[in-house]
Amino acid sequence: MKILIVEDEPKIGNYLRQGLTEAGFIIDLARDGLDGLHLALTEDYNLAILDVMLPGIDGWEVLQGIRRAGKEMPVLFLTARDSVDDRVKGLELGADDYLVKPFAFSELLARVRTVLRRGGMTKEYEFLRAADLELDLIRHRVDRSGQKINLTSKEFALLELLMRRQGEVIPRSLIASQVWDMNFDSDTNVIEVAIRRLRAKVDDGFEPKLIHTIRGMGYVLEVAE
Amino acid sequence: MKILIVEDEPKIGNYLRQGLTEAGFIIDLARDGLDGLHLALTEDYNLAILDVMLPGIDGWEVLQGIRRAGKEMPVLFLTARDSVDDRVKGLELGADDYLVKPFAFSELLARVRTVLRRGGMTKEYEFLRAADLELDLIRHRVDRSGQKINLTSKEFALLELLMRRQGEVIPRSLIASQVWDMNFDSDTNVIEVAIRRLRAKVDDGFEPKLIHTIRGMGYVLEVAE
DNA sequence: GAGTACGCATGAAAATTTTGATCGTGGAAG
DNA sequence: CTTCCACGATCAAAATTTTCATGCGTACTC
Repeated sequence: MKILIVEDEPKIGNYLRQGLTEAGFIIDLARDGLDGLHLALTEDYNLAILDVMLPGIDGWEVLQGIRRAGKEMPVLFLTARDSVDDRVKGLELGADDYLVKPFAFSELLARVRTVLRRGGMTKEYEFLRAADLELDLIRHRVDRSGQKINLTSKEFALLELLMRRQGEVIPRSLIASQVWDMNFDSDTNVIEVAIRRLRAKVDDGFEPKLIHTIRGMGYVLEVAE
Repeated sequence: MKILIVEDEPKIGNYLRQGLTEAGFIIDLARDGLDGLHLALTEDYNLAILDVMLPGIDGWEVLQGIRRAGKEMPVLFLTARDSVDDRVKGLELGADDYLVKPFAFSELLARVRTVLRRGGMTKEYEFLRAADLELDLIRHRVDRSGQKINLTSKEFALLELLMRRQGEVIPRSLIASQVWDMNFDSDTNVIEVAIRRLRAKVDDGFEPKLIHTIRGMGYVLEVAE
């Protein structure tokens, strides 16, 4: 599997190259948009990872150049912290996924693998919904009945887990491993507290209640029957 | 590679089995000490993972039984949160490493691989030292000139990184990826702040200073020449 | 049917981590 | 030798997460 990385910051570029090489990919690294586009058009890649901010021509232009030349390889964007619009724009221009800096390397690897597996079939432009609750995975934004809800990262991760598997009872052990990356430790109640905070933001003052406790098992998110 | 897990809590047991199976190991899982010991003596394993707290006979007794029977396989202990003495006892009885619950699965996997690679040659009973600073990796405890220093987990992780590679300049990008599991993001100064806090605890009021800034590069921990 | 134990809920305090603003300083440029 | 600037240092405040003590309700026991 051959991957093209276009990234001007040497630190990030080298880091990505090293990590992905270790993961068994063949990497070409371009330091600016022009080089990147040139490589993209002359070589064959299974995936391109483009930084949006590049000297010379930016990531979008590279993407457009690639598409204009009829190249169909999937493209993954790296965008800066808060530039939500960049992400949307990127996806509209035909990127397949995006990643917000700073990101965990494991996260990048997961995305890379997903995109490669799909072979560029589905875009990662996703919403999750339950009743009047809507979770925007791209903007990392949540609202209920049109009201914006601010969640911290742990809260978001927890809600995302519950939403992705709506109607299923999520055991506490799964929550612990997914959201905290740790095994269950009986003498802490972080999960309960986190659920409490989440309920306060997501369920308090709204109907129907969405987060339900299943005694001895875990939690479910569903519109109760 | 065949691994024996002896763990009574079904959640943890299943979680471990699943995770390690996915990582390509063959797993046998025993639910109590007697079963575990029996399996350990009748089958051949490359590694045993023992919970200390077990119904019937506990982890230590299982270990002793294994050693008495002349089995040399490496043993990794799972111990409860604060029972430091358990860890020390385990290592003294001939365990090869230990892991404190709750732990990240990635952590377990790393330890498993290390222990298997070493093939039970070296015990993980480690201290790191620099001048009069001593870092006890087992007890997760630090002192300087005999005075106990309390570090938070991030602080500890940062100091451990610097200590493990004493004298080397650790680039910020490496710190970011090791301690925060994230790529470098130029508009945050978490690293500087963390270094500050660490210095306040480890260097302020002591001589010689151990943590040095290398402009444009990163940080080194060393006894200055 | 009362007693009781367990699992979860809750609120508040404590601990930790991150952000944001401002200050200092070494080293390059002139 | 000065000036300037980028890089870090530092401090305080804000945000987030964890801990701890206590309360409540359900289900099980007798």
